Amino acid sequence: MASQSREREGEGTAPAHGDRLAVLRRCPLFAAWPEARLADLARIARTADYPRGAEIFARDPEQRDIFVIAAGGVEVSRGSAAGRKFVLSLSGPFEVLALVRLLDNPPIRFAYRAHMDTTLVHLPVAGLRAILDADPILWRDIALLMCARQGDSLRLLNDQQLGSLDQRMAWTLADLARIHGIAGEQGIDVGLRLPQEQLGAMLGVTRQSVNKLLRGFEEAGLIAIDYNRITIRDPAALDRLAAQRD
Amino acid sequence: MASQSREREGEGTAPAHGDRLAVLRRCPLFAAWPEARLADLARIARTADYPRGAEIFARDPEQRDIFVIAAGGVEVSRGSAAGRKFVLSLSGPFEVLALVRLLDNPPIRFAYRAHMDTTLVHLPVAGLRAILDADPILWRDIALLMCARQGDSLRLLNDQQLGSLDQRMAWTLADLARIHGIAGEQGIDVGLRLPQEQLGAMLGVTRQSVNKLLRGFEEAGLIAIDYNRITIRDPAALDRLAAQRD
DNA sequence: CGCAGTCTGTCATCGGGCCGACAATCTCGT
DNA sequence: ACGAGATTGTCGGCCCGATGACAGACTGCG
Repeated sequence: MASQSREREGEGTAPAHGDRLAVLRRCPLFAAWPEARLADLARIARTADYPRGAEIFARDPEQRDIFVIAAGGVEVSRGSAAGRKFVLSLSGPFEVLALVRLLDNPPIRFAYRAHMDTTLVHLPVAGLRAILDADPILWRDIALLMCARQGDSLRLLNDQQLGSLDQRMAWTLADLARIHGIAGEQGIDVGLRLPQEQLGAMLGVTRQSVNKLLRGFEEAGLIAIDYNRITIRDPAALDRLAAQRD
Repeated sequence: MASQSREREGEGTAPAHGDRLAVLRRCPLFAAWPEARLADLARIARTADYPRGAEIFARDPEQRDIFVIAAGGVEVSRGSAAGRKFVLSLSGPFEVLALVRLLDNPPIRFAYRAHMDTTLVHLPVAGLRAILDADPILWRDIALLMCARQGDSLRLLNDQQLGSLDQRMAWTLADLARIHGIAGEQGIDVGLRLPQEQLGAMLGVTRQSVNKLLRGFEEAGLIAIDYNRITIRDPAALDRLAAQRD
């Protein structure tokens, strides 16, 4: 059961118009947009803080917002009646999420949870669509981004079907490191509290299998494990393993 | 190995400008576009025929075309080095495929094969982009379509992870029937030559498993099997089984 | 009409990953 | 600093689906 953590939504510490603008500017999606449009976005945007573990749309799952991660991280997942969980991704700062909510009725609804203390910039769909329709060439950027996302999903699907477990693990770790990682002395630190259970939910296997697999990686010198934390010791070898896709 | 069937690309039987226009008009994606834009599309479009089994981009995998199925069916798949194959979908008439090729470098490249004798309308990406940029509100339709496609992929991914094999089978059959099915006296005929091997490649299991599963469905009265052909006897029950998703 | 090639039906065996269980270890709030 | 709760490490038994093999059925081409 999701702990009903108290979430403090509304104005953050000092989320002035300018702060929101700064966040939007750092999103790849909006980076090339004209200044005036960014200002429009910032005008309709609302900032909200979520403590670790909070559901993003807890108040109203129907809420038609897309959002940008200003700081923190968001877990995109879906639960099953049988109590199992599928984690689609762990997204990091400046990623734009929930874009499928541009649709009136998305085919499937994922849950968004703050994976650590997180600040989001919400963009109500209605307002966003108005801005896009007023300067419709901007729709192009949305379209191309969705193409890229679709490509990512298809690759994931392909890996699930054809890849071995080691490969998927290697790929997943490399991916997480790319998003959240911090390069350090000993290698790249996957900058997350990453319970093996959660890794399992990303790979579609149980905690126990993840444990054995991870232990194998450690013995092979690919990674170092410090309780919750994983450091990638040999990124090249990991990539080589992951790239044996196809 | 795919039989190197001789493919007759170029002008089809009588693919006049008007024919191409008629096909485009029946695509949900283009249905609402203004007449003049459809004419523009028809002008850059090229029709090509492919015999059953032919690779669509055999001559040049880099070819930057998206295409519409005018008649027939296309298998979207990806092979693995180990000789296994993952079939993403079996698409039917008036579906627009390969939209990810709008990107300069798509993250993953699937293979497209004519699953039966097929006629396609090709739209070169360069020309399409020119048309879209000239009337950029059309990009909106592309963006929303990609959102929908993304939703479909995510649902598939979710089912792969959380669904039982029966559920995925039921879902897949219902889906195929929706695209290719012909309602008949005895139920809905899934209008395809559907080797169990291919079904397996969609579900990520072997031929043998598919066989047992299908046989179980038949005993339960859900479907009837006539060698290659499957007829859905009890669509409601099948949907009920498939809907136990989540 | 007959034959080559494809597809189905079925079995025995094998193995990877699941399940349930339990002790040890780590974290965090108070 | 301490205790509750979360996370890890590990084991044995079990089951589903993979594998390999083979006979029989069907189709389509010549």
